[in-house]
Amino acid sequence: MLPSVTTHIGGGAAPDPRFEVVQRLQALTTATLHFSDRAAASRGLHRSDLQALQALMTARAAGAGALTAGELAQVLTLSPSATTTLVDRLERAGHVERHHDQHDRRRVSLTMTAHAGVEGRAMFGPMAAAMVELLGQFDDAEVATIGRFLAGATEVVATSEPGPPAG
Amino acid sequence: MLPSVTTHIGGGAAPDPRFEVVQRLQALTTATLHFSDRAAASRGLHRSDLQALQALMTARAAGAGALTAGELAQVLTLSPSATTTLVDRLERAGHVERHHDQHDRRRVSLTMTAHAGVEGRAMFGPMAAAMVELLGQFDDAEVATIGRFLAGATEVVATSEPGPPAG
DNA sequence: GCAAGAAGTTTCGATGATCGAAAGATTCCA
DNA sequence: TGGAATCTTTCGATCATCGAAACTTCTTGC
Repeated sequence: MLPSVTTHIGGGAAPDPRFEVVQRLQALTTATLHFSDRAAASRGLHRSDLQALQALMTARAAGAGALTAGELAQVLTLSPSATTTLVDRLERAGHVERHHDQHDRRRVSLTMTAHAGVEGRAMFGPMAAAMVELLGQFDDAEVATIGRFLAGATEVVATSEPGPPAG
Repeated sequence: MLPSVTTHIGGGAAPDPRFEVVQRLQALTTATLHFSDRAAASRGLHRSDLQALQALMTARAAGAGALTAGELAQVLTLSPSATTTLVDRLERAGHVERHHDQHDRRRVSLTMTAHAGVEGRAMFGPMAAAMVELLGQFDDAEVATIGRFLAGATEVVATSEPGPPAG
């Protein structure tokens, strides 16, 4: 969902290579969105469910431990009630378990099941492997450059705000 | 929604730089998703609406002319009926216009309004500019490398299929 | 030409994800 | 100990999406 094209509609000249990169980024984003839709559909899940599982995986991988329902709601920018329903779905599907937090029993901490981990690897592993293989075509310095760019791009996207309505 | 983390949960050793790139890609995707949600929300639109407008912009920029309702449905992997509703929304908001195709009057071709173009630039222009600025920190060879990687990554994502259900 | 089928879009009824408000449960503080 | 604050869930409503059927227009075969 990157913009790119929006910025020079109708202006068809001078192919600025830096601008082309922005366009490629948009294409990648679109392709990724479609992939995740396919992955979700192959399991009868929704996009939000996949996002939730990813958030839980990321939190675990980061050593942050389990997320609470409220934290998950914040990450997904979803209302508390919608989050409850989402967790219900995932729990029913055997992907997550609810545990009442020991220290604060109002909180419900969410943990992925082993089953979810297996499914996650099955869904995304092949593509991740293909991506690593692609990166094998780049030498170490190039990989470093790519990594530096991706880090910067993430920063840009995370901190950019859409302009005000032109209305 | 890129996988990355899924592939080596629990294995905390050897930081393969190529694997780290896959993780960064995931982070970028997540950030992008959030950005587009913010952009949509700032206009009272849905994610699908933004996807639709992007598809129309891309088609126009590619010189492919206007999309038909059916083509849009295909691009968005949306049912025909859902697409009708979506186009209704966009038309009501003044973002698109329906025109009956001259050569095949069953077809409804969709064109963006000037208003939609202005809004699109307002939403995404600032971020695209920041992205081009970021790329200014890279020399021409590095930009070429980044472009080559993004093209390859898009190919990988577009052609990868999620593995079969594990369970 | 004309009728039968195909293609593109819309309408209709139903499902379900999401929301806001209020309730329930638990903790914190005075 | 009582009241406010925090976290989650329940409840009722809204709306995006879907599948099936209807409608319009084009194409094909006779």
